[in-house]
Amino acid sequence: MFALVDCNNFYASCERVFNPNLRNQPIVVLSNNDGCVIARSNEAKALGIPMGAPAFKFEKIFKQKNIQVFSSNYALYGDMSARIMNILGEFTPDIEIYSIDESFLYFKGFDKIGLEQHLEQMKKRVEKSTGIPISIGVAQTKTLSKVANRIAKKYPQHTGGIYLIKTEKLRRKALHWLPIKDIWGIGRQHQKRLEALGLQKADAFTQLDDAWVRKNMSVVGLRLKKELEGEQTLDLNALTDKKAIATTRSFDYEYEDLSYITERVCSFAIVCGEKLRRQESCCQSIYVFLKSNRFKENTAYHNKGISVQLPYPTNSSLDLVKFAKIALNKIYQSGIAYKKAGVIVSKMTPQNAKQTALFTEENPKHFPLMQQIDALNQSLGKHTVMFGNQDLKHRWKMRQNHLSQNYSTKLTDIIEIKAL
DNA sequence: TCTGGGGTCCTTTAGCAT
DNA sequence: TCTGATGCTAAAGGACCC
Repeated sequence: MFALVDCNNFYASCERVFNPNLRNQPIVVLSNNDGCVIARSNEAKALGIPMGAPAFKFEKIFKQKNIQVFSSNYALYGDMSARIMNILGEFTPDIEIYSIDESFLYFKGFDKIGLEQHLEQMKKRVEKSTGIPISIGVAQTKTLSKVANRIAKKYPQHTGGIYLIKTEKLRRKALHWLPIKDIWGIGRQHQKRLEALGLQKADAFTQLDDAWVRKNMSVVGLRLKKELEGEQTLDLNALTDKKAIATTRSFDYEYEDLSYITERVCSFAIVCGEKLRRQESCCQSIYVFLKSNRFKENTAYHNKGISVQLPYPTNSSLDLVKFAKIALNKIYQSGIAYKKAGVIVSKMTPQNAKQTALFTEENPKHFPLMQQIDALNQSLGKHTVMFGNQDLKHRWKMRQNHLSQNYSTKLTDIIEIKAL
């Protein structure tokens, strides 16, 4: 049986763990740059704050309804996530960490009663050790476990946060209940298509003709259908290295200035290098893009990107900067107000199995240099060693007006408990 | 003023070689 | 040498996820 474990309102719950005053309070957490709402507590959902709401349009409502607002604090969320995943790993060796707040687990050899008790213990353990509430859905396939999880979360009083689709009858009941748009793998485009055919619930989707689904929704759609029917087509995915690594950001304002944009793009390339070295990969392709503000009416939307093939696989930040600059200069146009830029590296090879081309210009000194820089930055703090292309004064800024402390990863931010 | 960031997989298409 | 059929690969774009 597959179990899907999902943390409830994860980011909002993390903020709450270290700040008990927030219990039962409406909370929202904002994206980078304090752009839009990416997490909401149940109370905030009840007040009608939609997912993805642009923060600037909701500021009044936040104040009026006394909603607590937080900038995203990824150091905190990442650390809490690691703790939770570690605990889950104690309950089964077969675990796929699917996202920062979700894991698929596989349980074999349990009878159904035994499994339910096991899961109850697991839920208690996580909640006691971390303070983060979770929901668990269990079924024959990953897709059905997603459905079960939804039921667990939607009816907590009834399910206690754990729901098993353990019989054929329950499977049918669940699919009859689940709206098409809430099926895992059905996004906006497919939703439109299916609803245009008059379908409303998941069971109607499973009654479609296989050939139609294959033709209109590709093999992905067909696999989905099988999974909902109880036939397993998806496996637990082993932990793998990333096949692409991206570092992209929106700017606080719009910029035309090439020197500013160059600095940002170089910094993104450097961060891509750090991420590559962390997973011990080299890349052989780098893609740089620039975008203008896509929400601005009356102005043409610019969105240009170009990929550059590297002459040899590398994870040296110096190399990446060099090629990122070449790419940037090919796409940059003066007179355009840019709002966002990014660097994406791909075509990975393992660092240790690197095949050196005959006529490379690769500098053998880069590797030990990068190792030293990474070590210094790790032990002494992120910005200890920076590169000449970077803005050493850190003049660029991200809006983060509501940042909480790094309660669990920074000694100076640890919470104090005061006697009254 | 102010609308995120980081991924995966699949299909289509263009270019190239046979 | 030209042409069409076939097959491969890479890039681009579209769908999805959190």
